[in-house]
Amino acid sequence: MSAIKFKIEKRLKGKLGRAGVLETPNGSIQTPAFVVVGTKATVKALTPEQVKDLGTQVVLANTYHLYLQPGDEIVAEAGGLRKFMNWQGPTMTDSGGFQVFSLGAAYGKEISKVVKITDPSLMIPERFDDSDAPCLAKIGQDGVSFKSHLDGSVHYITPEKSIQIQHNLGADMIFAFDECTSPAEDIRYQTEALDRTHRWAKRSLEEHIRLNKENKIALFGIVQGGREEDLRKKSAKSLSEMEVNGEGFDGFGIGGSFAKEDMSTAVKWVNEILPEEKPRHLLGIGEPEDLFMGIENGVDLFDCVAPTRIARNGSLYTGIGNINILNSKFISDFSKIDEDCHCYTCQNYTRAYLAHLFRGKEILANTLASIHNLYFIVSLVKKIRQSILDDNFADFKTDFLMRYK
RNA sequence: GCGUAGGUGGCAGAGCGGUCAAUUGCAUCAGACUGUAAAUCUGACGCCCUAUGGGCUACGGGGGUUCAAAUCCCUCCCUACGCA
Repeated sequence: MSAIKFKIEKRLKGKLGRAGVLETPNGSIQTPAFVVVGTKATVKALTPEQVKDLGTQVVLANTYHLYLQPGDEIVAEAGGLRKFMNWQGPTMTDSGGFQVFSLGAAYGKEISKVVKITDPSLMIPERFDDSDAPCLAKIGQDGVSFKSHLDGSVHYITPEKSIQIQHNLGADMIFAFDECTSPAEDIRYQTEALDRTHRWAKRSLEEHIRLNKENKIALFGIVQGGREEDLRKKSAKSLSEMEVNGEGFDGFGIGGSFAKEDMSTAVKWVNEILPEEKPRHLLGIGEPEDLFMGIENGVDLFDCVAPTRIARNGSLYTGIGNINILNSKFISDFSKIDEDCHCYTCQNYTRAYLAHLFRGKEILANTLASIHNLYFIVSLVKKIRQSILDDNFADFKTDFLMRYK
């Protein structure tokens, strides 16, 4: 018996895509949906009311960050993540698995969630010994030791610990503790890491079942396997079949660092295997073209820091491509950011005003830009969903991408 | 008028004989950002060119010393403070 219920309403003909509804203990989510990232129990620069008003259905916070600050016990004492941050709708938490990567293998390097395949530093044929390379996360026998980026203190996070923290945070949907690998790793390491992630998934599931007496929380397992077809498929299969006391995962995350070119095939490999009746979350992906790609290939949920992060840096989505509002040409441009946008920012402010706020380093710049970018992405996913329901996904995709590119 | 301290690239402010077209910060101009170490990071920033090199003009104006001056000397102009 799962804490969530997922119902598919319509499928995309000849593809893996689908539109559905995901019911959680704290509200339902129309899928596909974009999950807004609020790592430290706040969507940066926005109040929960603003987050809600721009159309957000669900928010994702982070285990590692909240464990370090203010501490998961504080959040539990506050009554859980929802109460603590005053978010009325459904919530998710990531397990800290991404920090194994971002603070470990990717620390101080030009490697990120999506990498450019042309980067020669990533074309390392075999794993070289960089165990002395400075980083804040080291993988140990049965967990990961993190050196806090806040105060240098060392914390050992095991799958059990991650699940315990997540239960304290109390989101509706949580993730198994995994290892997001660097695409620079060779197949030997990817295989080893995948085995580890699977062992950790099992332990996450065991701990989750032990703690989930009230059945209020759903656990998602995370598929890894780098860019290797065999590993991806193996991962999807073993997570699908993984059970503890007759209970399996309530949904699945698709993790990893991708080259743009590899992403769609990897997602497809995985989603052809994962059980249809359970939701799939493509972790950390969310540029417009990726959303079409993911949805078409059977993804139900996305989360991504891009809309808010690039917003804070002055990049704004428009139907005909992104603009950098700091460019001098916008200083006296009194048009809307995007003529076709119905967000609060576009209804009330001009490019010139945003340009002024950014140049003046005014706090409101971040707020208005974040509202716009999130609205743009959240609405885009909603429109894609509608296009599935209306049987015109392909046309909508072509039209959108032609203008956007 | 006298005394003192100063006048350096858009601004602030280093440099005080060669390695200086000039540290650094800001501003400016671009770029990057995909489970947030991120209101962050990177690059450019006198002019010109056959451009990982070369040429020209530059540290208030003018003159000088020196192989060599933003740096030393003289003089003029200007600014701030103090005293008349």
